[in-house]
Amino acid sequence: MIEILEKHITERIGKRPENLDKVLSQFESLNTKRGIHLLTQGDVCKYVYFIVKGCLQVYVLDKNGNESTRSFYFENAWVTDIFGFKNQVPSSEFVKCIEPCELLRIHFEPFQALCREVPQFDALYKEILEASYNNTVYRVNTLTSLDAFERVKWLMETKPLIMTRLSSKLIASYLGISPETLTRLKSKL
Amino acid sequence: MIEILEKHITERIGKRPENLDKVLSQFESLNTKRGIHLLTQGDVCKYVYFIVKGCLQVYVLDKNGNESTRSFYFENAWVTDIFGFKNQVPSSEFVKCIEPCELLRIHFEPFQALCREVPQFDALYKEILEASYNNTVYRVNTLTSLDAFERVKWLMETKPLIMTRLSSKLIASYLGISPETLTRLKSKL
DNA sequence: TCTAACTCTTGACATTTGTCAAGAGTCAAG
DNA sequence: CTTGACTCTTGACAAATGTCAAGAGTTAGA
Repeated sequence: MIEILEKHITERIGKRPENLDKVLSQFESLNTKRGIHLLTQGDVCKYVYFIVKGCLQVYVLDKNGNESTRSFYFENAWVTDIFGFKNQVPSSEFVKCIEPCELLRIHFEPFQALCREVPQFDALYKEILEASYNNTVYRVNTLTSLDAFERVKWLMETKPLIMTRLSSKLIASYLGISPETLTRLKSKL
Repeated sequence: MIEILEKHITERIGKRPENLDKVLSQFESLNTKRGIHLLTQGDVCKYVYFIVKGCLQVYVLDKNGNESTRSFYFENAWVTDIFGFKNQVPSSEFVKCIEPCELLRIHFEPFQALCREVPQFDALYKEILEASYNNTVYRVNTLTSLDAFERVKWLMETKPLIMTRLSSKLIASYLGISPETLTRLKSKL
C-alpha cells in the first residue's frame, strides 16, 4: 500500500528524494467501509489523507439537511480540511468514504515536521495546494457562469469519472441541483 | 507607495526580514483608471499585483456575455491568475480595475527568483495561497448550499465591504443572480 | 457645473428548477 | 441467492429566478 504513495511522490518530484523513507514512515494505513466519516463538521481535523483506493466526498449540509458536495477525491488524491487542519480549529466540512477505501494518513505533528525538515515535502505540498486552489477557482466559475444544463455537459466533458463512477444523487449534490432535475437534464442531452 | 507593501510584509512575517529591500526593489508601481483591464482572458499573465489602493474584479463571461465575478480584491490584497501565471499559459479569467487604482506589480521572472532565493518570501506566498484556497472553498460551499436570499444575507454578514462599496450590478454578478433579483431580495431583508 | 451614460427599481410574464408522491428498478450485505 | 434499503424516473404542481421594458435616479469625468 505504501508503495503507491512512494510511486506518487517519486513521480511528482521527478526523482526518488533521499529522505523518502523518513517521509513514508510517518504514514499509517487505514481501511474503511463505505459510509464511514473521516471528519465531522465541528471536529478538529487531525490528519491529511492520501487515497490508495476508493473515493471520498467532501460536503456541507444545507438548511434542509441535504448534502452539498464541494469535491470528490479518487485514487492518488490528498484530502484534508485545509483551514481547520493548519490552524487546528473545528472544521466546516464533512469528509465521508463513499466507497470502501484504502487510505494512508499522516498526523498533524509529523506533517508540520516534514514541511519544516524536508524541503521537497514542503514543495510537494505547495504544488498540491496550487493545483487544489486552481481547481476550486474553476469550480467557482462554473457554478456562477453556467446554468444547470451547461454544468451537466461541463461535468461530462471535464470529469467523466464523476459521471460514470458515482450515483446520480451524489452528482446532483455536486452540481448544486436536485436529483430530479439531473434526471430531466440528462434526458435532454 | 512601496511603504505600504513594506508594512504589509513586515506584519505578515512578524518582523522586518533581512532581505526585504531586495524583495521591494523587484516591484514597480502602476496607477490605473477605472475600467482598465490588467489581464484579458486568453492572454498570458506576466505579473502578480499588490493593491495599495482601489479594487480589482476577477471575472469570466457567460454564454450571453454577462460578467460572472469570481472575486473582488481590495487594499493589501495580492491578485493574479495562479495557474496561468505559474505555468505561463493563457489565462481563463479577466482582471479589471473597477476603481482608480494604485498598484505594485512584480514580473514572473523576479517572482520565481524571490521564491527560490528568499525563504521568507516563499513562506509568505504559501500563506497567501492557503488563505486564498480556503476563501475559495468557502465560496464554493455558499454557492452550492445556499439559495439566492441566503447568499445575500451571508454576503452582508461576512463581506460588508462588498455590499457597501460596490454597485448592485457587480454584487449580483458575484452572487450569481441577476441585478433585478438582487433588488427584490434586498427589499425582503 | 453639466451631461451623457450608466444604474436602480418596478411590473408583467416566461422559464427554470424544486418539491412531493409513487412505482419500478437496482444493489450491497448477509 | 435473497431481501430490504436505497435509487432512479416520471408527472403534476409550486416556488424561485430570469428576461424585457420603461421611467427615475445617480455619477464619473470633462
